[in-house]
Amino acid sequence: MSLSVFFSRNLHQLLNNLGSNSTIKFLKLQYCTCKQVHVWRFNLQNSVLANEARLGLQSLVFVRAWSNKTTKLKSRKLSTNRATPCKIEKRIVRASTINSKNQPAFFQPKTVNCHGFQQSTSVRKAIDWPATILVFDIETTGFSRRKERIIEFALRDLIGGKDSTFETLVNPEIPVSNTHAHGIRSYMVNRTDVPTFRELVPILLQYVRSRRMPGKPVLLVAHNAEQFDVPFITNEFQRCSMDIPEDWGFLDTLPLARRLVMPDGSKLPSVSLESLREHYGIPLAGPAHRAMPDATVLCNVLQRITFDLKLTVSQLLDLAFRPKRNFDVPP
DNA sequence: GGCCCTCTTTAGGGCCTT
Repeated sequence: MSLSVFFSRNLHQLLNNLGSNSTIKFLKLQYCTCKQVHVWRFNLQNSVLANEARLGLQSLVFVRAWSNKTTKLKSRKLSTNRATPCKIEKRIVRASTINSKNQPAFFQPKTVNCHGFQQSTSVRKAIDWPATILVFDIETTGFSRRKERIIEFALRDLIGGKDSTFETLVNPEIPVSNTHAHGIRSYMVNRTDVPTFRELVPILLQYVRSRRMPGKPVLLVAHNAEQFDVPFITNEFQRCSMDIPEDWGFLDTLPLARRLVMPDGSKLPSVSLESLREHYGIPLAGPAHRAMPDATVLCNVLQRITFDLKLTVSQLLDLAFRPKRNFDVPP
């Protein structure tokens, strides 16, 4: 395989593709000092979300801000015209765009797309990968996949471009006892206006469909995915009596990281995401142990690992696994 | 919970995820 062919089939060209601008602007805001999640409440009294009692007559947009600059937050009141359930669902989560090279969306003026996730192919036309690669991360109430629940979910399309990120808090319906790990407090998620995973599922499925290249599978990548993230997601889907789509495959970067060797031939002393970030000199993308910053770091780590191991996208697909069904999922 | 490593395999400790 020639060098040019090899590079056309792997991930090393990605950094040049993270630059297009979002055009759909609904909620525009700038950065503030606090590290908490800010919530905008939109009055949708005329909505017709008949069977979504939890959402009731209102919906939320969750926006995270981590800058040190003091700025004002602005929101524009939603139209009170009748809205379809579909449109309301899209206001719950945030889809945003990477605005400049190596610049996470967190540090950019925010835009929230509430008009639906449109299929974006302009960037993809330049990259003929055999799969859509989505890097993701979750935050949970603890380590036990059986007892604990997801409280935050973030996705980042490796190709970048319009609406290439997706993130939301999730109502776990149980107390959050590990705030020390991620900074997410119980009152931030255990509220009727934060979507449960059941409410999130249709939105998530729609978002992934919007990023999927026709006829090609979706590869979802996470660090320690096989033992942690994927079992959590599988259990949440099972609680909803739903199956993970057949065209979703998962890739775990942890065993890949264990293959890496130092210049002296020794293996890396640690293969945690933080250690890999430091190993490759990747800058922090926000507070560690929050879903989107960790997903952003993993995007960079994945590219470095595939370069070091000389792995093509096709080879990554060969390493993908399907989630195992858990027959002992508590309600 | 499962994988990896070693002072191992008739085992146990550390890592990795929050």
